Amino acid sequence: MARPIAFDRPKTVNRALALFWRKGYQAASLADLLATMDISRSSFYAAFIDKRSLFIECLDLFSERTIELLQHARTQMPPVDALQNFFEHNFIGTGGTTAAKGHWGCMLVNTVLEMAGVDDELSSRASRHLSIMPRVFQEYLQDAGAQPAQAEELAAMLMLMNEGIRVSSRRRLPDAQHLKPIATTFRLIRSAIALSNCT
Amino acid sequence: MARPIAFDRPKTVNRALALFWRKGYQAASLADLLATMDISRSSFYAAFIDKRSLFIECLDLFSERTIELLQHARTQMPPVDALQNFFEHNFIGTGGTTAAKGHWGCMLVNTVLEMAGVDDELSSRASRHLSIMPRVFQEYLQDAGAQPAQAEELAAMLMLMNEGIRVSSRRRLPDAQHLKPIATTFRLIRSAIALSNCT
DNA sequence: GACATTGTAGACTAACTGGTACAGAATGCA
DNA sequence: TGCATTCTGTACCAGTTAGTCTACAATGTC
Repeated sequence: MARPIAFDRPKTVNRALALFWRKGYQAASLADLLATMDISRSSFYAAFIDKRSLFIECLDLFSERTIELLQHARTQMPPVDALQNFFEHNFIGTGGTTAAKGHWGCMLVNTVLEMAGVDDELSSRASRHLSIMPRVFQEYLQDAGAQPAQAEELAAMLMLMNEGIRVSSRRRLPDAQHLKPIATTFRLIRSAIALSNCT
Repeated sequence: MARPIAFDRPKTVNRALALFWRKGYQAASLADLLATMDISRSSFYAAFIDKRSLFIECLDLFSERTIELLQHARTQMPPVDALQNFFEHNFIGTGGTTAAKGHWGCMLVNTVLEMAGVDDELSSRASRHLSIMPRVFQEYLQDAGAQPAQAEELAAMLMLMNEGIRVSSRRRLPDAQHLKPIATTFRLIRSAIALSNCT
């Protein structure tokens, strides 16, 4: 049998990331992972130490990409639009997999819930990654003219919204049920900022 | 050895509910369950058929109690206060266990995320239970003077907030980080209702 | 062609999974 | 006391879990 070329690590990690994102840590069995990543057991352990280590690598990667996505939007449009865009188009690419349509929610949120009370180290690692986001939200809101105190307040609220959307997007509801409340929220936010600036 | 009296079913189910709520479906092993419920293997299977059936029973029970909690608040205070109270004190009793301090989030939300892509029947059952809530929210908002269309819109937004809070409450953040954005949200909601009524 | 390096296939293990079977203990009724 | 019923403790099962080990195949260098 022709020996496969030494596998492409980033590509393989991306596949694992997609599986963990979709099924969670526990339900992604080693057999699942090996099939999805298309490598052998021995290559797996040689390259990634063990399942948990690989998961952590994927988690960190996911976080990094999510922040990048948020920052990328900022370069393309005004700050509040960038935020709304981030809420409305919540999926990140996983290097070719077309399946990531937002129906998998956010891997960080998924992990916080799945691992809380099971593996607190994983849960709090995901939580720590999440903590970056409201800081970015606040920055954008200030760019949009909100005072620091108000921006902080609204950012915290937006963060709860964000977490809620990631839950909601796993429920396979009609798209309108996600998009409408997002629009409502941003309408309120825009008017709150406008109101506080004209008094 | 003295033979234990035939066990108290509701009490036993409550214990299982607490375990499933805290650890999720997969991580609650049969050994865990038996120890927590303090019954033998044979009694378990005789009384509950299997793990999955018991989980469904707990899920349904949790949903029922959550709705009751929401409705109870409504009998004690004005509608919007009742909603805010529900968001701020999100834990339901499990018959004596003092551990339920809200740090376990909402079992329905937990289940939606954990089982999506793993056991879609369980995930969508939890999702279906969740669908009751925004209807109740809308009712209360209308009671508070919002027009039906606005009430529906705000209820959908509140539902996302609700899901977000259940995520956030599993992150062991300082209490203020939950309470402040809730206050912010309800301030916006109250002013939105007031504003639309005086024009 | 010889050889070290690098990576792979797959058998294997020990622990654990949910679930079943069965022997026997505690009870109610006669 | 004797017996049927009900319930429970535990041995057991097949299947799966994550992880290890070994024998070997493909490559580059000399």
